[in-house]
Amino acid sequence: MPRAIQEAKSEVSIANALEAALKLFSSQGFRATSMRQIASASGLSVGNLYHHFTNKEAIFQQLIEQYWEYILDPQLRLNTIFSKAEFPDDLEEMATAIEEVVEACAPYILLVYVDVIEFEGRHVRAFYEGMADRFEEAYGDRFRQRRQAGEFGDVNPMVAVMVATRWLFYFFTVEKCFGVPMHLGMSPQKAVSEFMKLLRYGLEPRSAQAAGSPN
Amino acid sequence: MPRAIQEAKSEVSIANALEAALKLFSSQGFRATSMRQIASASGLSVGNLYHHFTNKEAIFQQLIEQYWEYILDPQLRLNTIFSKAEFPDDLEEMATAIEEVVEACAPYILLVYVDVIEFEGRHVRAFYEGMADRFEEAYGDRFRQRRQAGEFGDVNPMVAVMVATRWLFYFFTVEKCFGVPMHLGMSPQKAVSEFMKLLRYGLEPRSAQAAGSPN
DNA sequence: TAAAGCAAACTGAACGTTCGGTCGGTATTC
DNA sequence: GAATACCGACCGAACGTTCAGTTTGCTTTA
Repeated sequence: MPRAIQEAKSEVSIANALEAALKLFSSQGFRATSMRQIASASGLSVGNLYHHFTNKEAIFQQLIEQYWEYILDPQLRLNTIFSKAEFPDDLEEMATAIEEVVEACAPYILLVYVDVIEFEGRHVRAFYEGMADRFEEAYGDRFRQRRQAGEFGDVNPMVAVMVATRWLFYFFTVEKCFGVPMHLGMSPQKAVSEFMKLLRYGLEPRSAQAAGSPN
Repeated sequence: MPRAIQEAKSEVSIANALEAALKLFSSQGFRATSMRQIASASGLSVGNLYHHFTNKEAIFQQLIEQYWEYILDPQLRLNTIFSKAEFPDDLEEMATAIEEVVEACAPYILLVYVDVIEFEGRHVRAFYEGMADRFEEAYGDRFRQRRQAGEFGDVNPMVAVMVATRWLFYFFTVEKCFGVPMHLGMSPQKAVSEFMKLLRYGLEPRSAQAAGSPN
């Protein structure tokens, strides 16, 4: 067997282990998941697991890094939306892109909560601390331009884009990861579209000539 | 010792155990916390712990019930605000009342996440499933009246009050429980006041005669 | 081409420790 | 003396981790 294939073989083992560990950590927590569970779920032996990973926490660490890479990938649809900086015109696209991410990453998102509880957020702290800066980088200049052009009212668009993003993440996380669908008492589509209307027009009623037909 | 005092004595033991368990569960998770840790942190013996609680999960269960009682107490300031149904005029009061609750309940809130991870949300599901109904009960009639009186624009005020409440809870939870202060890149006061402005006026600029002075 | 060599992949029994939970017993109070 | 509060030694099971040893498959040597 050529060397490349042998390498591929062990990479498959590692991938299997990570996949099994993700499923177990996200549904039971870190401490509640044993190396034997990971081993038998991934078809590896306990010894082999320790051949590929220095210890249990190293597996957890690698999973967090996988998530980080996925979420910061410039190719990710959500990131292409951010980079265009067309907020809030692209709110609908943002919402479906975030739903997509939450759907695709559901177990990884739960891992974040596992980290907060069992490791005091040690593995994810940096990610959240850097969030505001990443938004500043994506939107800062454009927003300052557009604000000078009178495009926004009193409202700070930077806060708005962060609120919108985090709210949508939170909403879909509760719906899809926490197992509480319809927690606002309506379908996700309805909830999201009402949320976007709220973001755009606000609660204070507008004068007659404002956009949008009353219903 | 009179009966009342003896009862009080064992109640103190139970309270100590619950307090210690809360601290441990919320900072390490359920499985990662041992009965011996709870025992030594509360000054009880392992045997005594099992005298007062049938098993470890029963301790967890009681803590969740404590939280539930606290949060649904009609005397709680946040609930007096809800019962007045003056949203969104009382947004500022709501924000500080929610900050108060999060501050007071920080460990209990983390317990919710522990439950989601380690018990599939078994102990808290009912609470979140009933949330929309509780808002309907508090705000339904008043909002329908006020809407007919033209007090709201296109925006659904029921969605707005739930978004506002959940957002503020989420925001303060990340700030105070997850250990990521200033995660929106600004002080909590600034973030909350910008959020409220966003809720009230929306992103779309208003015509000249609209309330609020431009800055 | 066949044998020898070798490093990586892999195995599973075993280690010391800790776990949740039990139980026989003592101290205290009525 | 009955009942409650409490203690801590104890149980079997499971834990994370180790390790001596086997298998595998490519490379080097003859």
